[in-house]
Amino acid sequence: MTVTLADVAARAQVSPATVSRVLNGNYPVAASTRERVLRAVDELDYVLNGPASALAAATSDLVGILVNDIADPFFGIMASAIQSEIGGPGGRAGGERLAVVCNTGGSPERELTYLTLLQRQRAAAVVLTGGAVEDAPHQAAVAQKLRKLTEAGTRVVLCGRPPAEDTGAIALTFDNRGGGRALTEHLIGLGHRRLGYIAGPEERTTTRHRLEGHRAALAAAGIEEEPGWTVYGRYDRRSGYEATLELLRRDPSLTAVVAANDSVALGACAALRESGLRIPEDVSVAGFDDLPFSIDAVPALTTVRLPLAEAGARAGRIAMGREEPPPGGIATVRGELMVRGSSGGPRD
Amino acid sequence: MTVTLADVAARAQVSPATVSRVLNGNYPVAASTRERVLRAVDELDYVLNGPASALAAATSDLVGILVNDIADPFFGIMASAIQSEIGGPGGRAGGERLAVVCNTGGSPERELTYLTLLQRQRAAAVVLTGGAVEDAPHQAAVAQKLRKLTEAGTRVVLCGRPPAEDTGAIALTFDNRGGGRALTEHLIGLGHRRLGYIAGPEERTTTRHRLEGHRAALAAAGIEEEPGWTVYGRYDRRSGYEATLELLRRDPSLTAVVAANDSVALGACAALRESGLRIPEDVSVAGFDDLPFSIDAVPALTTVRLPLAEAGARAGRIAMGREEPPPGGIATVRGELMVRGSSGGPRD
DNA sequence: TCCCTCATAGAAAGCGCTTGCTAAAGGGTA
DNA sequence: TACCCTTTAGCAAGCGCTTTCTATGAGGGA
Repeated sequence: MTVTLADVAARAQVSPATVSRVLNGNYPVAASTRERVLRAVDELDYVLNGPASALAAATSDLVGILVNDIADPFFGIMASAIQSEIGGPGGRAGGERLAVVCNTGGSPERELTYLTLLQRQRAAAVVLTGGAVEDAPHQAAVAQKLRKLTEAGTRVVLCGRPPAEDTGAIALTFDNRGGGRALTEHLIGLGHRRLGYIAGPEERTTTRHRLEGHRAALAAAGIEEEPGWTVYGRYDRRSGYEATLELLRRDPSLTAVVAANDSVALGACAALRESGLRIPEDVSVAGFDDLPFSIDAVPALTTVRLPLAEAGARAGRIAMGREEPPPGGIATVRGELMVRGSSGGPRD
Repeated sequence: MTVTLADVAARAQVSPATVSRVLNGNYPVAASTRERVLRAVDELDYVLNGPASALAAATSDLVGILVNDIADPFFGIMASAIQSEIGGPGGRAGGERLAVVCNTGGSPERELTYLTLLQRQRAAAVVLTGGAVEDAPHQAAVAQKLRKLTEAGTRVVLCGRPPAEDTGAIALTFDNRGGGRALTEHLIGLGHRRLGYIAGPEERTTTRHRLEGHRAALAAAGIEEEPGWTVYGRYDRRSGYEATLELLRRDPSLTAVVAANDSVALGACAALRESGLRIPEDVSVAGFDDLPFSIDAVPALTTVRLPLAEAGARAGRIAMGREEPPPGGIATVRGELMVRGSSGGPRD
């Protein structure tokens, strides 16, 4: 039916072993022989049987990239950078690596499922992006799975995710705490004393770290956070919209709203505007991530730029063994404060 | 080293064949035996060897989703919908299917490479999204590859992409022509007679179809398009920004700018605003796709909503054989005109 | 001239799973 | 009791590749 190695071998009048070696390029083959084999491959339009190859070699060309939400450019940008470092020539069998992204939808169960599936496929490497869920049993389950993977020779890299102890995984963490702190310090520097905070889902590490940074800035400035100044939500626009209305209801005297990320900030802007408040004259707004669209907001969003593409590219290279892992297997990637039109001095 | 089927069989005191059957659930096994086997699987923490399984069964649990740009929510939204229909239980070997997305970056070569890689992996199905490139040799190469895939039993579905003749692929096409026409008709209905158009990359079918719709509307209204009213660019914000400045230079009397998509429209808005023009009082702007952020533009964008998630979900179900393919293997999905603040009557 | 080395190619033994076929048991019927 | 189904399980032959080990031939040094 389909063309096999043996067919190619027969046509090129060599043994299957030789064809395999030509394809893999990991063994000396005379130039004339190689040419004959390649011609046969071409003429027969031969396509390697991946599963067979992976079975025999006990490893595959697959590399998995896990993301929380593929529809969110935050992950898209990272995934794109990772994939472009990982894909391309360099796989076994004269081929390319198959870099694929898997969408967990933020669900711990699906995350674990994908990990198992990739393990089953004998993936060469796995890159996990996005904050982890702070659920002890799940954390443990993931950690165990990661350990299994690294033990089996799969390289595991965490990108924008806290380190996983004792798993052999390399971690590139974002300094969410520092970024959150810088943002709030900037607002305090402008004179704000009454700041609302719209957090992400309570169980995510990213949420907690950004909030901790915010609170550290408040504490450092001697500002006591009033109850009700923090609302938890999701990382999307709608959540920002609703949370802002709630914040306004709880305390109309707030002069600034800090959002968990840019989408949330955009929702906040919409809610403020509908409530008849001007940005930044009446209320300042700040986001996080600096996704492409945040510069198009009117006014443009003050936010923290995370080097998503750079971090992703680095993670990809590490996963491929093309870059030394950071010392200790852990590196922290810092963000950069981007001050734009959405933040200004408080009213009065 | 790693646990194999045979180990499980030994532990459960049955033959490997029985274990395989329990796992695949495609052959009668006594309840007591099944239970014993499952217990052994659990105790040994057995993970099926995917490649071995795929080799023996001549098919895998892999399903590929090709996208042009994973960082663009247009594709992210579709991919997410496709993946959530495809992933989940239903694979062979008591497992889940591995739905993965591959980022071609819009490059025809990478598209072909991914197709080959998926073919090599003996993927169960492939879904291609996004407009095709109108390059004859490449079209032919892709068509041939798709034919090979369908002949080998891989289901191929095109989502938001023109049909590929004689390839056995099912196509769910977006009515870009109709959407483009509706949009321009709306603007003409408001009184506009001088409309600029910012197109996408010239070689993409999507670009051509949207532009054709625009021109059909002009023609129907008896408006003769002046040279210089159309600028080609890319599907991103920056391109929209630059193209708009160019349009303004060429003809400052334009009263409306129609953009190839929402990102481009946002760039156009920025350029207009920087040029001191108000939207929509001085110039109306329209986008395409209705991505989530387009409602946050100020003013909110008039655009054509494409049912990305619905189409993606349907494509996913068809790829899984859970929904009948449309008659003739081709279906057209229409968009819906969303009139919002960015369009209004012309100045004067 | 002989032997040894180096370069290249082949033989064959798996890799871990699936599945067609066969076998064994249990139960109903004549 | 003999016979034949039906149900359940095992045997064993691959699936198409990789890779170790072995074989062969051509040079080159002694």
